[in-house]
Amino acid sequence: MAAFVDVIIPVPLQGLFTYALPVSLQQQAQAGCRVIVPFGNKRSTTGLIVRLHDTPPADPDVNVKDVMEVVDEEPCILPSQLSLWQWIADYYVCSIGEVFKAAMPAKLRAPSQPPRGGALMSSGVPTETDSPPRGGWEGATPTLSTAQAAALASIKAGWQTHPVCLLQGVTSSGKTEIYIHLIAEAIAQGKQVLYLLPEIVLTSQLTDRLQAVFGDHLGVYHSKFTDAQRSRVWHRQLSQQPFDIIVGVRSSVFLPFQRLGLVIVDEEHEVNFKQQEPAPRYNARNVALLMAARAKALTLLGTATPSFESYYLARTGKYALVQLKERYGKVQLPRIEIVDVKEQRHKRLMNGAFSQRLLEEIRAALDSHQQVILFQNRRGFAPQVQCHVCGWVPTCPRCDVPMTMHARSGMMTCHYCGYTVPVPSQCPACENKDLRQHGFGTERIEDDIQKLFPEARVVRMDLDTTTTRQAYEQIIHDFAAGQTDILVGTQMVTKGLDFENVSVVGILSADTMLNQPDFRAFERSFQMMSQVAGRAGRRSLQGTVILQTMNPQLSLIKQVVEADYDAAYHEQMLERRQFAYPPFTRMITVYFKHRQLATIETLAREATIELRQLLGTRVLGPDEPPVGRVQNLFIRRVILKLESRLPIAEIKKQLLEIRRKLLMQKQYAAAHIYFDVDPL
DNA sequence: AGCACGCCGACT
DNA sequence: GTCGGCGTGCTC
Repeated sequence: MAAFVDVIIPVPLQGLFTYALPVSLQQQAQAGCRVIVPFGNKRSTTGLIVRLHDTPPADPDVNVKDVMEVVDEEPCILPSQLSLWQWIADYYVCSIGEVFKAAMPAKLRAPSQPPRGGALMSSGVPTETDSPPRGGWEGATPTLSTAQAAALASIKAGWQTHPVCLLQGVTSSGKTEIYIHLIAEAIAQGKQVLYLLPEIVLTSQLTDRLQAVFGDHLGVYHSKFTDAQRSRVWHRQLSQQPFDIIVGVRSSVFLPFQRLGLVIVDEEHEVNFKQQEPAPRYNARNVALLMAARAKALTLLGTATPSFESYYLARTGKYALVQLKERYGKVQLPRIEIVDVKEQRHKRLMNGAFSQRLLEEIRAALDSHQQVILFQNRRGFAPQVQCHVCGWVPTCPRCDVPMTMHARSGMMTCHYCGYTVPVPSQCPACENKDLRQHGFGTERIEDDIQKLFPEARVVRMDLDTTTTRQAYEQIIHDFAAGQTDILVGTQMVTKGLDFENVSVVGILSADTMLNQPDFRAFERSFQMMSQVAGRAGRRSLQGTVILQTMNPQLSLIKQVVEADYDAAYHEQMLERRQFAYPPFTRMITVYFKHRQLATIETLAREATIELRQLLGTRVLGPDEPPVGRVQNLFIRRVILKLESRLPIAEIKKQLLEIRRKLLMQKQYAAAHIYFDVDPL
């Protein structure tokens, strides 16, 4: 009988915590069971048992406390999940407690009244009548076109030699139908399927379609679901009748899978798969790949515009590669027309953010009852306000950024921390009333286009108009149903949505994307422009894209126009190789944050010296990120570029050691230091 | 990350 | 005289 248990506690501290197991609980305790324990000043915290043993902690200073209660009769996670958590903590250099926090629905982590004998295995089994009929499902799988059938066959052939297949299918080529066939086959073989999608693409349009085929076999896991709903899916996955397919967002990689056989990552290039804040800063695509490898499951990565990393792995033989170049129903790819904004502005032909060509195309589309999408990658009305007399610019008091003016709410908002104040009526510096708005956000585009086409039904889709999932679905629904003529939006309008009747897409400014100070700006711009362009085109008619830019000479623009993914890829790979960027190296960004500017500067400098001792010239920086202060914390960062041949796991351990030593110093005790592995 | 303990300012 | 600001110290 084990006297001690090692427990995961949901805090950002390295390591596990050892508790004594009272004799009365020894019967019930198992690895994977939740426990209630005292921790720090808190009378009780929910932790999770990792192992049972008989060895008291080596450190004589630790005051071993007793487990108060074992919550579960049976483990509430599978051994495979526990080892995945450990892998994530090690790989992304965070604590396993942080992984625990991200992985489990909060309700499971904090049982409101610890249920008496309420084990998940028993309480989780549906009586949550709704157990799925085995063997068959409601709908038929869709009929595939010749091109789709060929792609399906190639994917299966690819899997003969490679467990991972990258499917590059142009927009509207009908990848979903292919997925449905693969899912059906996996289920028929008694396997479970994880179908991973970026949040924004997981609409009821899609789930309805899947539900029509798979009915009760399908579970949906969405971050906008309530905690109770997510807990229910978790329970169900542990039960004897788990869902055969989970369609879900990033965090669904944390669900229990008992017999995973297939993983589909749709829109695999999406940056949204990477969690930015808080830790664990994991990439769900990569975690899914690892899960699949461990479960000996097959993986399909699907997208029209593969991430350059994935494409590199496919081209170098790590993944099978299947390309689907034909759009479903033989719809033609859109014709892309460049507008030189600088030249047009010089000739005084720009009407605000709109060129004459774009306005002509919108007019023509409206006249023939077709729809228009306008893409502008900035929300709000104007990204900057400035006093025309003294040059004063309203900036966020907590972050080093100008605040964006939102006309609807009459507020200035910081897009980094959410700080909001009313739009000033006069300049606080010189009391002048001549405050001018610079630049165009989606609100302003919406207003201006409405003025130019008063009869058109204009709707805006951005973070501000889609605060609820319902609002988002409504906008999509109305546009799909033809109740909206012009859809104005941010990146949201570029994501995997297929609309039948869109003949014109306007990219109002390619330049905001191109000018990001980031080695991935080129890749992201290509992806975003190609994706939004792909929204144009309908059955019998070729769509038109008007691409407005101040840099029409860039090779990237030509590559977008010609839909030449390979050219963009090869050009960028030359640069990545030359400057030792991924996929030729692995990157880790180290962040330093502190309230005081002087402290952060010395800390970053001192840390860099330490890091150079370990890694030499692979250490870049320290530098100030584009936004050097957020929420009153000054930020510095250091970038590590590591060749893949280096012992990266060992280096990560030493990074933790360097952090530990720095934070031990009194002057840095209040600093935050964290790592972003494989940053996007 | 929480959370408590602890030592200095403007409120009843 | 006290509520409360956030520095700092600790968590099996």
